[in-house]
Amino acid sequence: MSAPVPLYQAKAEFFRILGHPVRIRVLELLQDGPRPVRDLLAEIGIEASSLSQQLGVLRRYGIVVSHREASTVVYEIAGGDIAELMRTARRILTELLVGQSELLAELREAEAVNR
Amino acid sequence: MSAPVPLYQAKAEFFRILGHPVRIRVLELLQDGPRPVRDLLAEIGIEASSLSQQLGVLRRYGIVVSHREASTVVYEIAGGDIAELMRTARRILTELLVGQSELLAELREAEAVNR
DNA sequence: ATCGGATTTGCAAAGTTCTTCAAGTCACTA
DNA sequence: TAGTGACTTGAAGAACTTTGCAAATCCGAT
Repeated sequence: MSAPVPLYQAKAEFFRILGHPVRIRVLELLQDGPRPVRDLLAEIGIEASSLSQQLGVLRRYGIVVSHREASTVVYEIAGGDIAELMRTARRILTELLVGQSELLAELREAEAVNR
Repeated sequence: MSAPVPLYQAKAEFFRILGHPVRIRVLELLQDGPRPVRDLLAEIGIEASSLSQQLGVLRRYGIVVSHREASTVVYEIAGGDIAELMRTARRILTELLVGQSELLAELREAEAVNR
């Protein structure tokens, strides 16, 4: 058996993979079900090869899977666990960031007053 | 007002910050309450300056806050929202990774059979 | 004042990740 | 079977991050 990867390292890796704007957008688009690359490309609006590179990253880490359907390739989130994780992460993060931006707004006001 | 950072970008950034083994460990240690740097250092076992750099990253992004207490510096997770987020992320991620390692184990067996 | 422990900062070297361009594959159709 | 559209892959350079050393800072004790 290979040395077990420490859990904290696996977690860090997972977060790191999520930590890229294109990858996050892809995952959010796949949230609602499988989508052909063509769609993702249209929504995200970057070079095909860049998107493909990022899809490759998600694929290699087992976060999404793809299959060919005639001449197009369709991606979807791999396994139910991951979909669940993504939903929760999304919810929490959205709350968090809304909270933070309120905080930031307050800070900005405070600053303005002190100027 | 400055241009609003798109939400997906803020999310990506947040995940990216979490995506480092030392930073994850720090956050998990702070889960149970404030801790002096000395403690973190002892638990994590890396160079003081490396730890300090990573604490700096967490600090700059407002994920932790620190204050001096006599000659030691104490860190803690900033704000209730972040603590909650961390707990949930932790729970989900742990489940996910356990699931994944089971999956990996199955894949390894399947491979062994096909050799 | 000076020292010593605790922590942070500045900085260069090493390592990693991103982006792009060019070339490659695959499946469909003419 | 040559051509085309839809993707993927390889590779190189740019951009970014991490690491560790040395110097700086801060505080309490001498």
